[in-house]
Amino acid sequence: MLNYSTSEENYIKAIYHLQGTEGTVTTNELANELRARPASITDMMKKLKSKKLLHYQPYRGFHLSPEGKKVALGIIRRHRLWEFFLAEKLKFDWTEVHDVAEQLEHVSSKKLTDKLDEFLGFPRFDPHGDPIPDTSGKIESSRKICLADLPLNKTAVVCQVSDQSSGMLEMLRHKHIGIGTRLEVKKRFAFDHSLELKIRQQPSFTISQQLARNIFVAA
Amino acid sequence: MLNYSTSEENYIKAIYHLQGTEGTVTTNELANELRARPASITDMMKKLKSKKLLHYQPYRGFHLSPEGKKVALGIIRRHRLWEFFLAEKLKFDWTEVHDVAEQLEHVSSKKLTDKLDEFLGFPRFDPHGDPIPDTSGKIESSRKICLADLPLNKTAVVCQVSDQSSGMLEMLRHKHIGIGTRLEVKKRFAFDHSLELKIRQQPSFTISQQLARNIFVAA
DNA sequence: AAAATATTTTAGGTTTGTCTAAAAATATTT
DNA sequence: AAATATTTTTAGACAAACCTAAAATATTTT
Repeated sequence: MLNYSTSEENYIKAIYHLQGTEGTVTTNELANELRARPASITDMMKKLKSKKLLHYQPYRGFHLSPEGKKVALGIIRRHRLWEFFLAEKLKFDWTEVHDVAEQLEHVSSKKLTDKLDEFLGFPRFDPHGDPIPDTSGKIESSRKICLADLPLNKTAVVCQVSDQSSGMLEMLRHKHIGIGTRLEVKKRFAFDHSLELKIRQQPSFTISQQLARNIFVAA
Repeated sequence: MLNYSTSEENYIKAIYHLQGTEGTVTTNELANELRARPASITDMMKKLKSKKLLHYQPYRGFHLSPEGKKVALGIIRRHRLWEFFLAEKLKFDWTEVHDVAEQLEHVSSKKLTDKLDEFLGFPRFDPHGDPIPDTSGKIESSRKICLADLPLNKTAVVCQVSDQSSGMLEMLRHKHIGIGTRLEVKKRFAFDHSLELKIRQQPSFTISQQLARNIFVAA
């Protein structure tokens, strides 16, 4: 496996996240994600195409090649292992591991990554509930669902929070919802689609549909 | 404390190591250390001077300012903490921690560094026996001496190996000398300045002056 | 102290990754 | 389907960090 620059890695990672299962990504989408200008995206797409990491036809968008996906999964593996390390070993709050992991993920040493994995006990999910790819790039397809879609009275565990704005995090803290919180939906109000939740023995309370749409649970 | 690029940090660190206590470093010395051309050194010296990290008069050499030294000690702190982490927690051999630490040291997050320090139990020396600066940049002046200068029959512990070429490391392995090895000098031969060493109860053996000059011990 | 040698700096060029502004291609509206 | 709007690409520039070759300065030798 060759080595790629920090910039190249950031582009690859962003495309991976944007393209989903089988989608194609556009120049503007990626420019927006990376907070760069469209012209910069085009430049980099030409380079990554020449390295055979993605398929790209001018004006037609792009998506990762199998090789590009492998590279992306390597980056994501490092990112999530470091996030786990920061939260588990260094006692960072799970809301603040992301930025540091963003830097650590670019340290390229297969031996480091694999030894870190071993040291951490081969964790399968990072502190946000996202699955960690293994050495070969295999990733667990977590059957996580959106809290908004959880059937009534079915207990589930919060495993991911997609919006990580400070407003969102403040709200979660206030409601005592975090990764790992076990809860169930007691009622759905047709009027505004808000949900009544229950956490353990505590009195139930209501959250908005907007909030529920950003919380994911493992059933 | 501002942030510096990886390149800038590498220059600062190299100057710190070359200048010793109060010396001045020349363009060629630094070019040789960093395996770069002299013209590149001059470019960077102008930049670092404009950032007030060093004193520099054209043709007269340069040395770090107090601010530059503080930056250097920060880098060295990170480098040595990561080396300790790699050896102690991830079970890297102490001969192979350097290159990976060289990458990790450039991850700039005060919180990460200080939490790592705490996690490791505030270690005072890295796996090569070099002292680790504390948060404020204070560094323990280890009273280490060269094995070539150790008085006869005085027990000491190997704490540093300055030449880390593979030839050197192979030789150390063969002679069963490593960081932490307790030994004493039984005899000095005037003819070639070779030393007769004794490790614990084992039969004594001889090493060359050249080798002894690259081994440091804490008395 | 003048000549010869060695070191250091300057001048100008390259690559990577970014940018702006203009041109080209595509998509949408009327 | 023509006009308009949007998206994407091209062209050309810039900063960082490196390079080579030539010029300037310092040091050493004779």
